[in-house]
Amino acid sequence: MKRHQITIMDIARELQISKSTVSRALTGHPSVKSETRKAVLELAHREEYQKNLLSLGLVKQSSKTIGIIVPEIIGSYFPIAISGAQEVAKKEGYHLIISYSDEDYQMEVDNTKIMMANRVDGLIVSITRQTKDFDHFSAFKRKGIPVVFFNRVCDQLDAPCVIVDDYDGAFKIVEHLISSGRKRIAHISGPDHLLISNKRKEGYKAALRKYDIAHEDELIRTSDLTMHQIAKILDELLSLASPPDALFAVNDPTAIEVIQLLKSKGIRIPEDVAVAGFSNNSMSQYIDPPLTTVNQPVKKMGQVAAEMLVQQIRNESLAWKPFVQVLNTELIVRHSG
Amino acid sequence: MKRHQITIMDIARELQISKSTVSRALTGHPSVKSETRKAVLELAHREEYQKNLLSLGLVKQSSKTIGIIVPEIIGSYFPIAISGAQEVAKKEGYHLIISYSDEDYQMEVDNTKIMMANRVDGLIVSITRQTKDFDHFSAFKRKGIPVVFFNRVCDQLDAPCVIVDDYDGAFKIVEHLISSGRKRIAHISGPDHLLISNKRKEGYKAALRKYDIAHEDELIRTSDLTMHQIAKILDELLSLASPPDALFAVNDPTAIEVIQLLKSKGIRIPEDVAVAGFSNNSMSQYIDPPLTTVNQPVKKMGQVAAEMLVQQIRNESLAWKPFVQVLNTELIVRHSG
DNA sequence: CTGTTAGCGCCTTCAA
DNA sequence: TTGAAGGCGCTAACAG
Repeated sequence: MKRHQITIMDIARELQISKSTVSRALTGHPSVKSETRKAVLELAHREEYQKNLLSLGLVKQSSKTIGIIVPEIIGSYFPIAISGAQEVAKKEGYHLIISYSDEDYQMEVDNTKIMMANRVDGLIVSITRQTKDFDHFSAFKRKGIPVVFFNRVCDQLDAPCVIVDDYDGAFKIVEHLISSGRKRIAHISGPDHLLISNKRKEGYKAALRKYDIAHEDELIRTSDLTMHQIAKILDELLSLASPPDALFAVNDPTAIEVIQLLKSKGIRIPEDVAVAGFSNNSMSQYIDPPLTTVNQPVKKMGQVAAEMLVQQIRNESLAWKPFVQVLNTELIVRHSG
Repeated sequence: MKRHQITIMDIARELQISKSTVSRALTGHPSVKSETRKAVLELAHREEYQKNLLSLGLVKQSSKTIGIIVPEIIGSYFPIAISGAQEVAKKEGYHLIISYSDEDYQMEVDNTKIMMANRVDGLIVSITRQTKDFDHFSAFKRKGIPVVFFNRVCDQLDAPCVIVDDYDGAFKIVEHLISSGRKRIAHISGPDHLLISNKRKEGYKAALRKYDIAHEDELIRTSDLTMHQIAKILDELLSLASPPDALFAVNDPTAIEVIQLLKSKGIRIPEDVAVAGFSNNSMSQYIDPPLTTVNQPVKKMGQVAAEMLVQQIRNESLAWKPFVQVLNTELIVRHSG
């Protein structure tokens, strides 16, 4: 059974011509007698010849592959971003190696190594929540391999990246809550070392400031976003002397978790407490009540990241030149707040 | 800036020893003087040496890579299956190249070609809804490259595959509807050429039969599962002389769509019409009312598929031997039915 | 314990 | 229009 894959050599032998001629015919080089070319192409097709991309990569010193590393592959965010990246990668003649780190720092490091070992021409990355050390990425810089970060980016490396305006998105949603009459707006924030958590928190504070509402520390809670912690934080918030009348969570899954918990306690949304999230997950429109949130142009982010990367691959003087692409968010008002 | 990646040759030159010795030290071969080995390892580490997997694959005739092709990457099903496959692939020393066909036949064909060109050691596949011709897969068979299908499998190829017991799952959920007093249970089925649609439809019919309920053709509707068609079918069903009091949809997204439509018409669920789905998507528990459905061991499917594939890669006599792994489903009763 | 040689499949000079 | 030779980075076989 076990048969080998056909090679150029095989075709050459079969047709009694030199390997170079076969190669030329296959790569569409003009200087090949047309009948020779026809014979080669015909045989290649019949035998289902497939160029060996491994050896091609070896000799061309370019695998025509771009790697993408995401912290998670479940949920509605990253798959969509990936599909955006996939789209442009394909159009530009690259294919994607997708890998995910499962929010685990060590796995992220391993993944970068694998990508490097596979000689990807470039890398698109969204880091894990754990990642605080970026040496595995600077290794790419040292070797001149371009990397583009998106969504979760690292500030210490000033690499090219594409992000949404988290500050502005948070500002808009808090402003909305205020304008619908909320006075005590609590905020559940993400880990402090994540840029996007901070940006959103800043946007939140800025909105309060604009409307002369003093921000109170007891209403701002930092969380690792585990269900357990969210429940704990929510309980603390509710048992405050003067509990919040609105709650802005750093992302939709957290907001959804909050809604479930609130409902189970018999607290009405949005009458008693308004709830808002961030990122417009696919679930958000189906939950009851539908979640007010901020929409991100997720697919676009993937596309832009891939476009930037391809540019850098083609023109190495662009690689690792700090360049931040900021995309806009859009407020989506539903019934939860 | 642009610096080359370090090679074995480089460190051989640097250390004034032969390439083979370096190679041996790097691959942990015993017969290397320990101080030589130390020197090599130390230098390799310092210079961030990464074996070139392209050339390794070339010489070993195995890329240590397994490809996975799924019809879509958005939604909760495939990402979870992928994570399962990823897990065991990694454990077994393989890495995954993930690609998705976006439910497009031609893209699936292209993807298989790319996989083959990249010399994957094996392939895990779930086909698109469009796929009716399987020659791009038999090409793998001809070349002796193992393929394992999962979820959406092809019956014409009798290849190894892992599926859930769709028949039994549908049977269980319809039986549940009957035992809760429903008499006229409609079914929205998927495309007829998809095995899983048929299996579920058969399970549905069998359950009716068991309880001596005649199945009526007007209650069974085949659909391409576009939102538009679902709405149309639902309208027809509702305007029947004697409309259904329960509706079993071939999958959760369809059931969720139905719930939204029903609610918008002011029809109460489950009082007026019970709704049930299949596959327990992540949204299903959040929708109002929470969806009664059948849970599939999705992650397990990914794991099992990968395990079967690795086995076949290791022992080529197993490759393409028809072997069907059937996993069990679990009834999940929520409020919708 | 170490070095030499050959070759994986392909492309790219250079020469005919 | 074609062929021969060399090399991409690595391992394997065969000597020392």
